[in-house]
Amino acid sequence: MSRSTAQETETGDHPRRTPLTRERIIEAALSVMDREGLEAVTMRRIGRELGVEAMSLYGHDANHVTGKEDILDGICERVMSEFEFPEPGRDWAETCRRAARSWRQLLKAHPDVMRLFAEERGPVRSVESMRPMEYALRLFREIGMSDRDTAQTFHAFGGYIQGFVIMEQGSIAGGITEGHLNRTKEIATELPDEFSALRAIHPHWADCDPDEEFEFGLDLLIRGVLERVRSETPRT
Amino acid sequence: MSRSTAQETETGDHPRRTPLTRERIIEAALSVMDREGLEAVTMRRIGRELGVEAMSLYGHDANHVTGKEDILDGICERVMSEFEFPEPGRDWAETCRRAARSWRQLLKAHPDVMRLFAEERGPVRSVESMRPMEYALRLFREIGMSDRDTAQTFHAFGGYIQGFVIMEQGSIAGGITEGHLNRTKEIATELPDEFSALRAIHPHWADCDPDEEFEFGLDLLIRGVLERVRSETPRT
DNA sequence: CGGCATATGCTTACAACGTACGGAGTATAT
DNA sequence: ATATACTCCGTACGTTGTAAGCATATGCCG
Repeated sequence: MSRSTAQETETGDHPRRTPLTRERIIEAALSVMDREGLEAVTMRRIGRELGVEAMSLYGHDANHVTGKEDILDGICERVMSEFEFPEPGRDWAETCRRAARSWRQLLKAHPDVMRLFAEERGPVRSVESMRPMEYALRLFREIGMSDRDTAQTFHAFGGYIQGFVIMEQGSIAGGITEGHLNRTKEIATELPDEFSALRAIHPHWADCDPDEEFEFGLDLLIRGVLERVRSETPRT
Repeated sequence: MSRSTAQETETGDHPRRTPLTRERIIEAALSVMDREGLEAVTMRRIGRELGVEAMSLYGHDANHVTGKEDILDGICERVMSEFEFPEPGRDWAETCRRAARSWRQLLKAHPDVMRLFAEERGPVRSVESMRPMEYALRLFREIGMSDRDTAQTFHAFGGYIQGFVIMEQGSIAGGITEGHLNRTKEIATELPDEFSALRAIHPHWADCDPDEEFEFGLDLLIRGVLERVRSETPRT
């Protein structure tokens, strides 16, 4: 007797559950990562999330994953697909800023994805993941940059944004995490005199808005780009 | 009968070995990481490196480590201590570039340290590790920036450099690793028409010198900084 | 010299991890 | 009815970090 095809775990013999899907697996994994951190993402934990044993996740068809690596790759791709494309406005700099914010927002929404990116699995793995890249490249070309400069500028912006987010949430070299801030504060107050600059600047890290900091660096880059474009196309 | 106090493993009963040191442990761990990658850094592997069992590394005194976390923190600190401070020259921009290159060099010399940084353990953990920070802050103040702008500029540069290195060696969003380049090349050639920009720009990633790319972004930032300083101190 | 106290390293053991392998249950095709 | 395929689970192995306890070597006291 088949009970109602419920998708919840039933105690019956072999209750029909909604079958596994690669998408569902990766969704569950991402959910676990966002809520409990990257180290909580284990095969057993993902299985539990889906009401299934760890080994049920394996399989070489399109409805399963080939292993944990595959899941982590899938998470990266899945996250990339969330990128929101700002529609181009008339102010180039503002569009550029919006795109940068969008990318940062993405990285912040799934804090641990940067750690995955820092390993091996770049977004350059599926065609779909390249769409944001294409968008950004077009943006830079739009103001008359050469292909070569476009390529370089793309890396400059990409580097900045990703690096900033790492510092922001990670703690790198003057990061602005709470824990580190406190630790830094402790240290800062009882710092040898040779660290006068650090001591003077420290308060500005304490109460500064990360968004504001992000905009600042972004502004530096945009200023640099515009100045460069201007200087390379002398208007006779 | 005590044999010669050799530091190599002897087959005798309890050959006197050079005793363990926190420094030696971390040195060994770093060495393993540089040669075989972060995932090879296990307690057993480190022990083997020192001719010792894994558990011999543990201990709460200053000659041992409290666990793996401690080792990883130690690696970060150890790497930070390698930073080379360029002596200030008369050209500010050049000094700035040299410092940036120095920092990038450091990250490139120990490729996996970025992944450690991306976790929790920032360099802000020991006083010694803050010296490069102090150096950079002074550099920015030197050209007349306010404390607030100095703080923000520091994060902008730090973010850029670290982000760039991640992209450079990691593969992020158009990274320039060989593996990814090939994969990208495959994809790039048979890319839908909607990716025209990507297809046009791709060759420039293929044969571009990473050093050159780094300098490009660095130049953008420095241009931005100088322009900003200029615009904020109008010379009446 | 003997007798500790301390430091140092080894042995064993355990829980948690990724996953290879084999098998059970159900659905679909013939 | 029989065969085939698909989905999922149970068990087991090797590897990880590390807690606990033991063995040995060294330094200090008399």
